[in-house]
Amino acid sequence: MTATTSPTPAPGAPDAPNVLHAPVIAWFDAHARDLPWRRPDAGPWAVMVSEFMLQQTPVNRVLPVYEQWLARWPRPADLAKEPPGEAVRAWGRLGYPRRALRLHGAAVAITERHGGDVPRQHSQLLALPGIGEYTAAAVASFAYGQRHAVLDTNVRRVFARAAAGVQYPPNATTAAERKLARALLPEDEPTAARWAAASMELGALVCTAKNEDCARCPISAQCAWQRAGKPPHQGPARRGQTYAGTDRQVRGKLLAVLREAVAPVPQAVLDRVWDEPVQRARALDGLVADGLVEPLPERLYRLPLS
DNA sequence: GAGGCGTGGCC
DNA sequence: TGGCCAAGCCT
Repeated sequence: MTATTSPTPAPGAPDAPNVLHAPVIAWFDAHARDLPWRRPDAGPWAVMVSEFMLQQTPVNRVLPVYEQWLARWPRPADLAKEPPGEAVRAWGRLGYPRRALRLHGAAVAITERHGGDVPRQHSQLLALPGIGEYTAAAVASFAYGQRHAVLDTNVRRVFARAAAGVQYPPNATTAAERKLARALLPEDEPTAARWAAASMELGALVCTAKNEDCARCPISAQCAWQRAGKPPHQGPARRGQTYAGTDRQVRGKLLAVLREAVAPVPQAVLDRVWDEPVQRARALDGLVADGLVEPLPERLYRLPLS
């Protein structure tokens, strides 16, 4: 199903679309979720906020926090005026709270460097804290309708199956994947942006990691993995994310206390979240080093005011 | 490039 | 029941 299987364009005619574009986009038109960041009234800032929150966090958990965030800080400058700790507090239990700090930092940078408007250029987006290759392409594509290869875990899985014929993509994004994604990108901007959203949604709803639903897939007939009989993943399993008993868990417990507190918290109160003193101290030091927690005199701690 | 970084739901 | 998974980024 690679691009080489596309029909040869007639001489003088525009390039024929890849055989995947039309069915995937038609499926998207019929089945896309009505998510707030996809509505017409969602501007670039709303798209950007959603992308930060969706980094490793499921849609259903993002939705309520996203609504509160946009209501409170409708423009980047509104967030930039706040202490970073307020962003961490409002982040709630979305997880990976450094994202909140980075989103705040991005809002400050947008206010200072871009006149308060989310930049349009991929390179300028990439220069903002918390924005990597994926998020820069996603904002440029979804918010500004530009033509970019948007390679997230969903798209990578769809391509791994449809094009490479394997169940899962490699652990880390490869040059071959980027090349394929660029090759599959429709020529014109609006179609490319539509394709990016559609291929992602297909991976999120149908071509899922577990319990994929090939019967509802609009490209199952062209899918190399399906045609090969859906062979299971070969090789080592992906590195698991241990959590219980790790510093991460301790950090989470400490920060949960500080998020709920309206006044600086004595260390003695924080000490109650974890028995083991060495790990507890290491976790707290890590939070301070990351700028997520601000130490005060007399062993008091709070979310950062600066 | 591997490892660190939250949280909660699901099968 | 607990390992796996969820629109990554940074060092």
